[in-house]
Amino acid sequence: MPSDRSEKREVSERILDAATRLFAERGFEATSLQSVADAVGIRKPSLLYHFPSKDELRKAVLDKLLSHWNQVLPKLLMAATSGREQFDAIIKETVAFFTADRDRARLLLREALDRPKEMRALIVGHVQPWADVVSNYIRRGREAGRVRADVDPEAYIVHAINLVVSSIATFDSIGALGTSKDRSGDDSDLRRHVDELVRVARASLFRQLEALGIAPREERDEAPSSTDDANAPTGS
Amino acid sequence: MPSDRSEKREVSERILDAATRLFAERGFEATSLQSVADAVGIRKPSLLYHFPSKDELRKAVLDKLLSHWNQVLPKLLMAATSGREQFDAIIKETVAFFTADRDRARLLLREALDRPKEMRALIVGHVQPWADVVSNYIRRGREAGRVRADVDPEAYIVHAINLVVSSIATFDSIGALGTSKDRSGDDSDLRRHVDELVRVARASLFRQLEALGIAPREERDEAPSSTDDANAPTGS
DNA sequence: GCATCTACCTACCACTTGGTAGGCAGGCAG
DNA sequence: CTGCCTGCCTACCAAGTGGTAGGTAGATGC
Repeated sequence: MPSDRSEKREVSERILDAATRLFAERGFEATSLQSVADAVGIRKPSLLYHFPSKDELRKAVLDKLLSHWNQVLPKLLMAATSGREQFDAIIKETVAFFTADRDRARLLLREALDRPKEMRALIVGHVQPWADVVSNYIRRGREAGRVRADVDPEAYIVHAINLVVSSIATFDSIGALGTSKDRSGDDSDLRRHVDELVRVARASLFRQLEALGIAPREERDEAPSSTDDANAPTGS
Repeated sequence: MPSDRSEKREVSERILDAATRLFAERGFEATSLQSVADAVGIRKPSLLYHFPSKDELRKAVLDKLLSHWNQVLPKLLMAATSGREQFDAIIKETVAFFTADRDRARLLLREALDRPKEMRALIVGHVQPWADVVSNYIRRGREAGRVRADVDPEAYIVHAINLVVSSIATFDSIGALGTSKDRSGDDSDLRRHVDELVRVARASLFRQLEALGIAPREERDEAPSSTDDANAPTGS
């Protein structure tokens, strides 16, 4: 067995990692402190020495995940260029964050189901400010004709987040539909899954102008907002 | 729906209802047989008389949900007209099914997280045949120019299902972003949420042709040929 | 009358749960 | 050396878990 689990690392860290994995896999209620202690290789009271209660352990796990996320997020928003590239950067980094460790997605989704009120508060605190930035960006894009006129910015963001988190979290189960049977590549299935996910998020936000080679003028969706030909989409 | 809490209704039915609600709300592991029995108003052994074990109760709850769904689904696919209307009918009915009782969405999502293998098997059995029909429809639409060229039909369906189920299941938590603070209307928030959800599903599938005043290559598309209908999903 | 079946009950079981009490080895400061 | 703190341990606890044993009131069938 993996006894060289790097005992150098602080025990608390190893507890957090094991708890994260088990909570994500089986859920909080279905995970006993005993099983976490076993995974770490210590006795249960030793675990409770580091985290005074099971609920404190849960909060610590969640905290670590959110702080990790909050560490990577601001960079994205600041490094944003403009137009679609900003969007691509954000969504691709988000997808990368959750695909790198799908337990993150599972954990968040479970929390959202188990403790909606608490999660709501956490989201309002952690994600709302960032979401406001993005929704302003969407509104500007809409005025400029880059973004579809019928997009509801706030609601769109909710669905985009949900799309990423949930589809990654449930890939093992719901993703069964999209997989090819013969193909051994679990990885290629996931890539295909994620590619389509990004496509859906993009396509439902932006207009299809380049694809049709049509400039954003006479449009039924929105009154031709004066002279906004300036910001032409980047040819690609 | 008659909220017949009286003793007239079969006890088994009342157990199933209570269990559905509690499993969806707190999760399977976090729900004790005692709490289900309390909700129904009977003793625990009486509950175990109707369902021989907790796991059998879970299966019965899941079965009832899926059979209900399988009862409404074939009608949709058969009553399909053509083009976008078929899509609209399917997605709107699906959304209606899950918004009518959000516990349905929560329950399915929880099962997907808790028992991915089992859920995968259930999906392959119950949803795969139907999904094949839809993906053929998407392929035809793509050839006809109605559907965007870059859609991955199988993967799209997965995301569409996921989008509906997950966003409805997590509305109370993740949906916090999209809600207006002053507005008391939980209902109008949900409607706005759902409207955008349908929009995302549509917009990421179809091309924007009408909006631009361009007619798609007129091509006759029809419901699945009657010979292929044999593989339609059947009840459990 | 009498046996049987259904639907429910009380009383109990073995086991697991989160959590506590208290002890013990070792590092380290005075 | 003593005294104290950290980190981990064994031993234990009350409460709750899923589940069983066995009994009983009432309806049904012969």
